[in-house]
Amino acid sequence: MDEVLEFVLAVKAAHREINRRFGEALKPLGVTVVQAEAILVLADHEPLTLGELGARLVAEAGNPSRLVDRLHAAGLVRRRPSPDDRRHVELTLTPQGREMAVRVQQARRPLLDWGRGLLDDSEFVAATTALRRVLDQP
Amino acid sequence: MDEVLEFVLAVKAAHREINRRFGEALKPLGVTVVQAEAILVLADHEPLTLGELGARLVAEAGNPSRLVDRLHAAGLVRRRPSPDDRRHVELTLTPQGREMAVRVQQARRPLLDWGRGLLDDSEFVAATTALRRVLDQP
DNA sequence: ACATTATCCATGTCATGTCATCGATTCAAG
DNA sequence: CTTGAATCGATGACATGACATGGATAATGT
Repeated sequence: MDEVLEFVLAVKAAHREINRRFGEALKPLGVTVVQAEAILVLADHEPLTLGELGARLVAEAGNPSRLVDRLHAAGLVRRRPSPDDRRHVELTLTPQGREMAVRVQQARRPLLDWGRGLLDDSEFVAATTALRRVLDQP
Repeated sequence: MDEVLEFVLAVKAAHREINRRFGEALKPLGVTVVQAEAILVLADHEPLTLGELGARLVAEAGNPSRLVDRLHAAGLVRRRPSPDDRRHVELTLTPQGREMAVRVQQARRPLLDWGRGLLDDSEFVAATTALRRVLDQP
């Protein structure tokens, strides 16, 4: 078969498998993969506006207002209109959100260790470089 | 940052970019990426039952009955209960479905050529092998 | 100052991905 | 042969990804 097609299908399959594994590990915490990602981004960079959060998420689905809705409903994120520009919504983690960030990192650690066994460092670099080349291209 | 995490994020980002590009190319045909994939699988292997189609799709979402619903509604796929086992649904392409398969392949060709310019053959093999290793692992 | 534009976000729509459940059908144990 | 287990597919529920629209707010041009 076409090597490009093989590559594309492999990307798709790997993505699904990765999401499945991470989702499983996060299920006890009651958050999805994307929600966990947003929590970690906020933990590192809060306060962020909705747009800034969307730009930092690999999955920037237009704007993540519904994603944040759920985090807010779960008591993990606080949202308030920015005093400087009332179009902006300023997001910060609640104490429960910060605790969740810690638990997400703990839940994720075994998976990252698992992943480390998959490839050598040089293979990781090569694969990551190859994948990134997809993004830079016109 | 952690090289595993970098790899995971690169997989996600590449997947999104690939889907975006293929989706754009397919939009004039009125089918989505997943629908096009199903059409091509059927073109190569019909007749298939729903379960068999699901197993061949990289995106085997449980069972693809809703996906097939839309293909049927679009007049691209015919479904009928299997005479051997009436639990099974036998899927075949309609003439329009077969024509769509050809158009999908045509629409996809420029993208595959584009992809070929991204990496050398050896890089493709290396990246694909690395991605597949994610799947085999326990 | 006013009118036009642009930005940010909320929200609606549609298609998926994931999980769970259920009815119909077939298979298997006895 | 009959009863219970397994299989297949339909369907509902929820979260996301992609796209579009609209309202509130701010910035810009005149």
